[in-house]
Amino acid sequence: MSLSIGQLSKKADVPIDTIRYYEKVGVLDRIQRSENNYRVYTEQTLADLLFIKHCRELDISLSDIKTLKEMKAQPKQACTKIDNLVDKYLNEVSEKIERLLLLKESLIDLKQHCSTNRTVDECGILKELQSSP
Amino acid sequence: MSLSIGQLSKKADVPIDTIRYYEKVGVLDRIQRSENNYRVYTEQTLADLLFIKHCRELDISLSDIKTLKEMKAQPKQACTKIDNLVDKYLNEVSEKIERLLLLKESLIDLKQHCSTNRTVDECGILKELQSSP
DNA sequence: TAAAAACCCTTGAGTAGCTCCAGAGTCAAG
DNA sequence: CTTGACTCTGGAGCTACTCAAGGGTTTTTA
Repeated sequence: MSLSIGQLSKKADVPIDTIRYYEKVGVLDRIQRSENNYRVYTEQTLADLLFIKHCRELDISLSDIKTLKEMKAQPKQACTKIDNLVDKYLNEVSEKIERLLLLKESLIDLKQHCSTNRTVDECGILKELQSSP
Repeated sequence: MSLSIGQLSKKADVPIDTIRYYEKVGVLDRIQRSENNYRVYTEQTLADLLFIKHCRELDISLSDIKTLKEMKAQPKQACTKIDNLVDKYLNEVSEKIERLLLLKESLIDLKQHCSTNRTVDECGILKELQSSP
């Protein structure tokens, strides 16, 4: 079973341009071409692409995905490294959440400085942004 | 009182490169130059820069900051537009937080599939990433 | 006074992860 | 035989910076 890039794109629900981009930056292996220079994929590529897609949904960077692929290629290695990578992302995500919660507070604060039917030069929001946070 | 770019940078705690960048993209006004072509700033620029800095700390995009500046220039306008802009950011931030909380769950899930002292080919994390999310 | 250190300038490239475009070739259907 | 759908490449554009090269100026120090 061989797939064209369009078919692969549909099956994986990943844009064609993105697939070509993944190949370009080396996160997806360079594969065979047909006579007319079209890319020819297999079910294996589909699996690889879905793996990448799931990683990206977890905001795992392309370079870390490459690392994961290399680890997969050396199955004798300890699982600990992968565990550490997941920990790293867990920490990052927790920090992002913290930051955003603070940000949300600030925005709510800001909103309370505004009352409608004013003109801009009376706007409390602008005044607030003007001074220190 | 006039300031060099270095002095402005220190006072506002904004990198020099960033100041020049803000000028280049038009979010900071192009200002006077001295004889030797050095940028010469005033206290007004410092205020403008701090305004930008506070906005950026709230993750307000540079193009929206431009919009805010234009609104400031037309003080007769209603404050509602600014209020809407803040609402927009509030929504975005809330959505981001939601997304990240889900992400965090997934990562914790993922972590539970791993137990140390395994080799990579037994790693539950990779298996998990391989299959559907 | 001369040299060194500390400023300042511009231009252009690099970052991440795509996304979109132009211009051209290929292929199947009507 | 032409039309439309598909594919190819290379390069630009996006955001918000950040850094480096290569050169000019000003201030400080020996």
